[in-house]
Amino acid sequence: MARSSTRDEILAAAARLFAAAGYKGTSLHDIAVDVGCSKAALLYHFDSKEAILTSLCAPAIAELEQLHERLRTQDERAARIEAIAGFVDLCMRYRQEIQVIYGDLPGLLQQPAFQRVHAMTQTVCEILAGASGSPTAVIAAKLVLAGIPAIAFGIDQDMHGYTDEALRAALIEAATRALVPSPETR
Amino acid sequence: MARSSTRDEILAAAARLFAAAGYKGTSLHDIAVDVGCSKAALLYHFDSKEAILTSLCAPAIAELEQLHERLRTQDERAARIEAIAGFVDLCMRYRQEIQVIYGDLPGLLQQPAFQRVHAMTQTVCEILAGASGSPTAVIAAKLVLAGIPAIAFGIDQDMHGYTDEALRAALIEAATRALVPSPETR
DNA sequence: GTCTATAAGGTGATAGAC
DNA sequence: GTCTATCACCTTATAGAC
Repeated sequence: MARSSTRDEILAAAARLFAAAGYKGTSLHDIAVDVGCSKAALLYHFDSKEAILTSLCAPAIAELEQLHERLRTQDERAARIEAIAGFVDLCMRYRQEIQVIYGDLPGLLQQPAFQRVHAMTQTVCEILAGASGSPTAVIAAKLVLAGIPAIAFGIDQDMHGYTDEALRAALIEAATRALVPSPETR
Repeated sequence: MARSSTRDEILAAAARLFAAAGYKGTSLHDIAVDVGCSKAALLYHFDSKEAILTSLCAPAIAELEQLHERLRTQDERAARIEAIAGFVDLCMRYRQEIQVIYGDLPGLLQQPAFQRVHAMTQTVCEILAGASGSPTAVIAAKLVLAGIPAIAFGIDQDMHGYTDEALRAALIEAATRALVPSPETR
């Protein structure tokens, strides 16, 4: 199952270009030049420009779906710990995809493929906010949940000098500190 | 000094549309329809589409410049406290402009008008990270500095039910918690 | 599977009348 | 100050040859 090289090259080029210039800021022409083929060739492998984007983000969304499912089956305390680490991991591993999505937020978020992302993020937010659901706890959770991918967005710009492991550990630490400690776990 | 209504209407419409659909996602035609004039009228009042964007963001950038200057003249401890509150204030007050900038990050950040923004944010980051400059402190600062505007971005989508004052207080609280306490101030 | 050529329409910006 | 008409260009997508 490793035989459609051109298709993969297109996805790789699109990921790079979308991340650098944004989805709307990258034309099929740009991708074709980068790959070294014609625009028509792109549209032979994918139905449309949007289909390229969707294929590109599918693995990241699938893994968020997995994290979401994993959290559902755990008790509150364990879910909270895994939610932080899992979300940091996810954002770091798929940082290029996050750059793509962040690069064109208003347009992309309300696309069908991304609708479940919002719902799942909401669930993770509730887990991070804890049972109390107090406004301060919810807003702290939102800060963490918005800040982590925003950091992932900036990694390639001004995050040199940090290893991925150091970054990961520091993010988990800061996120844990930021969140309101739930009463029963301290 | 209150007599160029059309110009202001254009700016207001552009702010709304850019925030909703992104800078690249909004055409001069869209703005003209919203204002109720022709594209040519827009380009009589502004040199180009980019000039509309620049005029739109100028007040927010000017105020960041003021905050930046204010922090420069304070000692470390005071600067840290004011940096948090000042940045939260700024992001909440200019949330529409932040939505615009966040809506097209890759394209807008490296525009001349926004180049100083990056430098100033870096300064604020150093203040928030504290004198130690340890990696964990820096990354915590980056989390806060990326998370607050990212929250501001989402306010109009899913932040109903919170008053601005409650949101402001909770953000300052969470940000303060997230940051690594500097050794000499605790 | 990949190409060239082309369709069909949107883009920012300009010219010149009113 | 605002308009209509137009420019030159770029966009996604399709048709049909190879």
